[in-house]
Amino acid sequence: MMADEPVLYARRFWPRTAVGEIRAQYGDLEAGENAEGSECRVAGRVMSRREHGKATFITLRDGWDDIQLFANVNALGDEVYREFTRLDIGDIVGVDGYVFKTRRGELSVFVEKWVLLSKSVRPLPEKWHGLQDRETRYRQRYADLIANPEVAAQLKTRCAFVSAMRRYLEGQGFIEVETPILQPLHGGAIAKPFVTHHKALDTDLYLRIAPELYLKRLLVGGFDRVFEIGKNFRNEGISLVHNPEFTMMELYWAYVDYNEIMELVEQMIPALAQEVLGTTVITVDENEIELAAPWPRVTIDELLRENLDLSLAEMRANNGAGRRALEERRVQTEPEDDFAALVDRALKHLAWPTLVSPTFAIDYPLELSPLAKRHPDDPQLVERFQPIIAGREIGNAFSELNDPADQRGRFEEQAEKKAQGDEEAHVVDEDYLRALEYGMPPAGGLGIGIDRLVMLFLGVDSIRDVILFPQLRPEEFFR
RNA sequence: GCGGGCAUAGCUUAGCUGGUAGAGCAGGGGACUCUUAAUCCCAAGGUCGAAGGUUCGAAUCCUUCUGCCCGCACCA
Repeated sequence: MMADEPVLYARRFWPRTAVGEIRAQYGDLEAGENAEGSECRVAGRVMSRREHGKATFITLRDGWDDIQLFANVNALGDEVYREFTRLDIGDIVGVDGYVFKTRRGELSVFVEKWVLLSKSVRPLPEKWHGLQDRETRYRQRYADLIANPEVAAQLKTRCAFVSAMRRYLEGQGFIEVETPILQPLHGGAIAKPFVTHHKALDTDLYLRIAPELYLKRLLVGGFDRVFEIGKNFRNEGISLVHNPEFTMMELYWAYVDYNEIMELVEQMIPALAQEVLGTTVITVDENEIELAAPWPRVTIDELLRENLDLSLAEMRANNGAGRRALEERRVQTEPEDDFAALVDRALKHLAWPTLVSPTFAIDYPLELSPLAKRHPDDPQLVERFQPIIAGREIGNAFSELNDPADQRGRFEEQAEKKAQGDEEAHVVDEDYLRALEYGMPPAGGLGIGIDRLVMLFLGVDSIRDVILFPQLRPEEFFR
């Protein structure tokens, strides 16, 4: 390299002072005042530049904190000052200087020395309107994060939320584990899986649709409070509320049933809101919603009676009556809908919209829940609940089925459905049954869709706004 | 998967019933030593998403394709 060739990409600039610290330390400086002993080095991205001949202002962004740089020809000399004015918006620079406040009261760093740390050779989106184009925002999230600080703030809140949940659960004695994402059978949920192939084993593997069956194997193995926060993968449509990979928290707690899980949920959710948002009141669709416990419990049977004028037993006994009741309320049904599908439609389209404040919908029909324990009062029901907030399901939980014979029967019913062409039905997992045969302690389990809960907390409509890199069709140059 | 909408410069956009594209910011040159959407002057930047078609003439009308957005279906 030639000796006088400018360095466009430097190696290090350390130690440095975070702009946040400078703001905290010198925020209350008087306008026009220089801070004594405030020699510092700051670094960040040039966001804007205001040049006034022999003096220049630059807005520097260090992470998510902005600070103004002031440079003039007196301090730097003609040559160095001239180079400084040639900085482009987007460049990353390091500065040595001291802190002062301008006559207009803007906290600033007076530039005594500066160095280019990284050259930006591609123009940044416009400063005033930011980056608006949705496609560019999602495809080039890096540019979105620079141009739209409020987007960065939202995504950061998501990170804070996950972190808070992890700490909360650890505080309750739960151990975080990691279970296979590549699974030889896809279980724990009803969904279409992604399939891949392992060359050395010469076998197809599925990306997990849920970690459930592995976590319950851990219950058998003696982990009596476990959780996992991780990605699930479902090969289904993409929408405002669906991304092919999404983040779930699942936990399993031995020696309790769904009652204790409900208590955990109604305590944890407001606690997380308090920590991350600073309040237990969220605003969704212009409704103010108080998250604090207690949350009312209402049975599926009651919900159907209220919204469909049919009991669960009546719907089970008479498919046609359920179908008619739905159609009368302008809920579309499909000819192949069985009892389970009709109940599901009634809940989604009629019952949930009435549940704005947090509510536990409890006691589901057996047919919807092949992994849940039967209800002691009614063998046609299972001890299952879903927490509903603002009409949205934010999780799913039940007393875990630990009777291997019952579980085998339920798997076989699912296998029957599969044989009849239902490609999403559950498969028989012989290893899981073997684990249950060793004896699984009674336990409650819970799954919470992190993305959707964060959407609720932030009051955003699109799942893409809470996922750093949402799935899109690949760009030309990838295909 | 089906239906509707959108696609103009790096970014944000104007362009009406068809007459051959205009601006702001960014970038280039110049002036200016406390500005903060700095200001002022100058110059440059567009195969109007792609391919066909209609027309003397298409950013504009039609067809197909691609991508995104929004509904619906499936699902969390």
